[in-house]
Amino acid sequence: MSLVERHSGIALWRQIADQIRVAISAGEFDGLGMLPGEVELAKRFAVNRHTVRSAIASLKKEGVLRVEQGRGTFIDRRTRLRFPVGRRTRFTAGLAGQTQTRQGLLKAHVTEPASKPVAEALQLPIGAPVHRMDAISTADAVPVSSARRWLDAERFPDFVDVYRTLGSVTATFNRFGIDDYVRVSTRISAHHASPQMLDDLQLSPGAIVLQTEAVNAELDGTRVEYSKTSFAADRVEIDVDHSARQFEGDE
Amino acid sequence: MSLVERHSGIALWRQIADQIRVAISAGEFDGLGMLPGEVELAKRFAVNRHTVRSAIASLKKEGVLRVEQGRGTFIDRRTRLRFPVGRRTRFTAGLAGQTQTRQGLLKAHVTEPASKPVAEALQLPIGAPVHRMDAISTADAVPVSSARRWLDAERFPDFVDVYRTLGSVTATFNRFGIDDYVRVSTRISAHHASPQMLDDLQLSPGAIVLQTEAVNAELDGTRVEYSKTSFAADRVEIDVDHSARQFEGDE
DNA sequence: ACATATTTGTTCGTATGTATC
DNA sequence: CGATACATACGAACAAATATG
Repeated sequence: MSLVERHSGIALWRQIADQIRVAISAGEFDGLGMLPGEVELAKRFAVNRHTVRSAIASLKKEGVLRVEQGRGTFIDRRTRLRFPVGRRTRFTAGLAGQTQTRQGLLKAHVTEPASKPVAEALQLPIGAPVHRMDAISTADAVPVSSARRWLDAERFPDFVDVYRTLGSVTATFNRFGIDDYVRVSTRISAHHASPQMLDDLQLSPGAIVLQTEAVNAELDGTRVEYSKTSFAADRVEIDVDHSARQFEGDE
Repeated sequence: MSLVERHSGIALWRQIADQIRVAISAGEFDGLGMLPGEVELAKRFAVNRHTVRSAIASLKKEGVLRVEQGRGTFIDRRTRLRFPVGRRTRFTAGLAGQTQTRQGLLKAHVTEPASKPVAEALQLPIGAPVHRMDAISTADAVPVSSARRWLDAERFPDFVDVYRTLGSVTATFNRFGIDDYVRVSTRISAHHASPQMLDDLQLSPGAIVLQTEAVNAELDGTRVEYSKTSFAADRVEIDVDHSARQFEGDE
């Protein structure tokens, strides 16, 4: 096992950048707050010093590192946002206290016939009209997630309009007579970001997205929402709450 | 937003391979069971046909695609293993029925003083002796996860020996008088694989790992195990169970 | 059996990017 | 900052296998 692999389709400088990023998030350089010198890094990865410099340059551009001439390379530690997932998860409430500013931007919405997976998740017949809403969520001016959610269009005819005035999914559900709903299932996977995601979340190629696929339902089991959310993996982690009783507050 | 980005440190053929992999797992080619022709793909990604062929070659090597001269490129659909996470998650039981053969390999084990994060998770003083066990789990001859777990060495003095004869964590806990334990917390994140992980899980550079950090405790809240598991993201997805009562069986 | 279109497989040459020394 | 080696990407042409009528 060597530290870097050639002919893998990934330039050495990028492999090294990825590894430095992992090492930082693993807390490897916590004691010093800075990286070892370029020559030492070059020795450690068994590459030329120029290659290390390319890696550092890209991390600098990403905002992970800050280089000071003659002093060294410092870590601009960016802790990950912690996004809780549980039976009573509410998006906004979950991020409360972790960020200064938070913003949701409704990018697009259409009413369309339900595809097979959407119909199954919402327990509707295939082809039934559903609202699809695409939204990007931003914390402290950095995009953190891109969500696509579907709802029964017949049951929630003007959901989008109400949502636009209230700015909250939970509040909008309340308007439609749903005072409580719970998470039925959450499926989590990780992928390389698609070009669309790279654009939406302002990532660079090779970046990772954490994807959650979730179904929310009323207490009697009636499905109300199906959503697919992609998080920028280097900005977010997911915290699963297993406690039997969960009251995390509300949005 | 273009489909592929040049000069990003990631070879075009690899970006395209990543995108084809995502498209397959999104079910984009489900109807036909095969990919469009090389020329069409080349047009779609705005690259030379050779570049598409390189991407296909790497996916072929991964076992994702199967190519037949004169006929086309077919999908060897490999659905992801679904790994359930819940209050009563047991590793082996969760994968039951999804694979033909399953194997756990204890790679290494040491007794060491607890580091700060380990001590906090197990609610022990920093520096207290803990067992650390590294194991790799394989399904149908393909490695799916690499786990590192820590336990209180004073409470479970010869845990490793017992584990080796029983081959099951749950059964070993039973021997130590613990007939039931529950998942207290699970933290999920995604990263580029470290060189160690690339080696353990037989991945190629740029690959993604889904990492879970979990704490198990007895019913009275006493911590018994802290684990950090890395899953090969392209082989596994995580399914969060939110139901209030969970009895998923036992290992 | 045959001709044709389609699809993958191979071989040139050339230009540019990456990495080392 | 060169000089060198090799990987990456493109373009064009041709070969081999398959499908169709």
